[in-house]
Amino acid sequence: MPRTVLDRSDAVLALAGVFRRRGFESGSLSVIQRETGIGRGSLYHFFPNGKADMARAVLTLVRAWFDEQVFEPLRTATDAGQAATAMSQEVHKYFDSRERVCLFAAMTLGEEQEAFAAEVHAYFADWVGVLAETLERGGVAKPNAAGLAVDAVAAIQGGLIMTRALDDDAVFSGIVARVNERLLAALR
Amino acid sequence: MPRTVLDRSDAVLALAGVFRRRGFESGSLSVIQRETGIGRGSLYHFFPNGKADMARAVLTLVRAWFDEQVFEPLRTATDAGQAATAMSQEVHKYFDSRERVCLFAAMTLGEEQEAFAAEVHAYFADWVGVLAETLERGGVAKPNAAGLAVDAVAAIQGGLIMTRALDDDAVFSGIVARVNERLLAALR
DNA sequence: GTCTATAAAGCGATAGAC
DNA sequence: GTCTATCGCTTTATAGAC
Repeated sequence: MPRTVLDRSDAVLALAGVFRRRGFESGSLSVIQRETGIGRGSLYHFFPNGKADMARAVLTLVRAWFDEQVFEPLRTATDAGQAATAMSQEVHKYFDSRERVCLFAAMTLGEEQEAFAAEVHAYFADWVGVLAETLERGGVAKPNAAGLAVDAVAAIQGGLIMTRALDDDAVFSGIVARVNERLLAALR
Repeated sequence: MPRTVLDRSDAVLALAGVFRRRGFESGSLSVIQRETGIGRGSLYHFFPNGKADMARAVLTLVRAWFDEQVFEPLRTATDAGQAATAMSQEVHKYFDSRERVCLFAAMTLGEEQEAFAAEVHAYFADWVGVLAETLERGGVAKPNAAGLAVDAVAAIQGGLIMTRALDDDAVFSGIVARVNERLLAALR
């Protein structure tokens, strides 16, 4: 019997996959155990408070990735147009390789809503915030920048829904490309 | 003991509310019974195949509403600009009074995904399709119209996510208003 | 058409051996 | 750190009286 020993971060990574594929509620411990090969014992060793801890850990991982790869580059960018294009590319790559599911968006539905409202709010508010500031530094007027930023993030999130619904990866690619075009046009 | 007798359509309406508030999976029979006052017996009388039947009935109701209030007006419109504005208004009113949740979008996540893939695909494909045709009749070039239509529906869906996440109704209103502006600008 | 009781299965969580 | 067995509860679904 192969007894694989792993650490918490391996578990978090595996959990993210399960939650993306099955949803948070349907991702039962039996399913998690089956699909990740991690037993109940290990799971409760890493996450003493059970599923709530698991969800929180996964959201923290996603949040950290966006902080590093998306938010921070936007914050420190000198060229707003280049920064916008980089964001589009990173976001496209990210969701393309992760079942086209945003776990923060998934948390705006159903039971979990209240439990993670603060984290979900912060994720989207920060994303819109740093993007709007980048656009302002690029010369876009403040109220305009705010609307443009909300629209861009909303388009990406809606794009994920549409690409899953229509079962067509090109839908998401097209939407992200046009989001980038609109951002560049506003900066011109 | 008040024994209220109702028909299936009353039940469907009540179920739609529960599923929007709690999500499809968390909307357990106990919750449904408590929040709608409809007992197990009645529920299985109306929906012999249980929750799957309930979900299908609710999606059918939503679909019928959109056919009547959104798709058909677009199909028969003579003025594309007026039609686009009417769509924006109807959609805004609809989701504003229904917990800002699109049940078809919710079905692109988790377990139910495969079970309702066909209905979900049809809903979004038809919406995008009729909107694109309306734009073409209004003088927008074909490939342009297609992109514009996908972007509009995606923006609305993303707008619902953002307005729930940021817990701010104005976010959705703003996004719908700007969607309408972009459609009108393309028709100009 | 509605009710209650109940069956059968699955859930999250815990305990204790290793 | 991992495993298995098990507890207590809730779930969907059914049966049968009214």
